[in-house]
Amino acid sequence: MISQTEENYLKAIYKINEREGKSVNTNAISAAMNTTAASVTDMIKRLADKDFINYEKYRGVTLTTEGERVATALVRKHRMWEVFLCDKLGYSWDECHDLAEQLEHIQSADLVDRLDSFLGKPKFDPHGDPIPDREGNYAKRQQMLLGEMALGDKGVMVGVQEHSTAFLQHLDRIGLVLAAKVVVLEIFEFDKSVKIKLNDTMELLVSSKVSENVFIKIG
Amino acid sequence: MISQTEENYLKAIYKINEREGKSVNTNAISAAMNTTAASVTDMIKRLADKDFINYEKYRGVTLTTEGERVATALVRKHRMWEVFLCDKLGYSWDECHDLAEQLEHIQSADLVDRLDSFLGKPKFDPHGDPIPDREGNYAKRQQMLLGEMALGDKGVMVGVQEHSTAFLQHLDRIGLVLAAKVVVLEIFEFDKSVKIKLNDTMELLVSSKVSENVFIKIG
DNA sequence: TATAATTTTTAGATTAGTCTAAAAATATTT
DNA sequence: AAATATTTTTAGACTAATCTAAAAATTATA
Repeated sequence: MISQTEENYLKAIYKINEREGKSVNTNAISAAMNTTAASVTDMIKRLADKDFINYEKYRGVTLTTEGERVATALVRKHRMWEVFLCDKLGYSWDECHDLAEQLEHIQSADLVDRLDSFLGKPKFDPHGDPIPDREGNYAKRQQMLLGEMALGDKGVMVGVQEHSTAFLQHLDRIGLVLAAKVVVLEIFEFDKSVKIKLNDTMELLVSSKVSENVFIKIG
Repeated sequence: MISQTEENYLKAIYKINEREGKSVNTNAISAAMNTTAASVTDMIKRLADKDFINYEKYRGVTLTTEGERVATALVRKHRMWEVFLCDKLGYSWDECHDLAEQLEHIQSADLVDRLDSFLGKPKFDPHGDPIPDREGNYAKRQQMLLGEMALGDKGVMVGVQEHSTAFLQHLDRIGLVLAAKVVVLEIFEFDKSVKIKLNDTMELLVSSKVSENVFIKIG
């Protein structure tokens, strides 16, 4: 058996590794989990004993094949539940995350697959994040950050890097939501802010905080 | 905050009191929770400290108003999720119970109410058990056990008293499912078995184990 | 390459939930 | 009502997950 806490650590390690692309260190995990470094050391020993991670003292950790299987299964369940909450129950994209954090821990051999069929085999969650298949595979998105686009580039808003409620509510307020059309009009090197045309109608100046956390699919 | 374990104890106490109708004793709780009497004593002290139950040493416990509110909220969530699992995801009535045991612990101010609307405000779960409203009220069913019916009585199968997977699967196998029409043809005092006419078509002899655990709505 | 700074681990506690074994209280039987 | 049986509680211990404070290892700096 694996506890909810153990699952959350594996997911955190998976996400940090996805972002940084190397062996994950203790402090990064404690920051992600909001615990102390000492708690992380205790937990990674346990996870190593259970063969979910490879661990060398002072050298950080990597997921084993089994650890990665658990982590991607959690991501699949999380994103699937988010689709359910938004599409079927009318939650907004900033509300569904916290509920999905709970629902992803429901233990069942086939609940997520039934949900998949019921929801029409969705490929992306409401934030534009891809949903892994049963084997844990998913296509990395063909996209770039708004802040990395060049002058005149056009595209469509497909997702976010930062998932905090505050950030998502801000995006709602300024109208930069999923599927919005974006053209880069001007880039201000001074503070990395970007002026864009939104949905062919209005002009909008967005801060670096926004441009560095919003994914655009070019084309 | 209340833990999942604490919630399960409150639900157990609620259900035992519903059945027995008096102050609930330690051994009954330990039997229901599959723990030892010592563990129960520890836990009821905690629950009494938190004002979920009234507790007098050696005298058993009763739920406080707040404890009853928590318990009926759990019952509401449990039965609502069962409707979702059966109606929307195609689970059978014997499969949905265990999953609902997990789902009932999801913490959310309004998830159950949104589910309620999404499912069309159901009044009963797939086993025929009534779903409490937001205030925890629900009509006791107008029904009796098959084993208590008289010769010639007619009615419709509306629920079960025993919820074990084995029992529900047995009912499926013999065709005595929710909404089946029932007429009492013969009662064998010797072993309390009952011969019934099922759905106006076939005759069926059911054991006392079945007749004493199946609810029929007369009429 | 020593020294300083940072990161990680160890040591020792704490809380929730559980257990077994024994003691205490209550209930039943003779 | 005394003896016996049953139920309940206490005492003491264990595991999972967490913490603070201090020690050890690694990395950066002078």
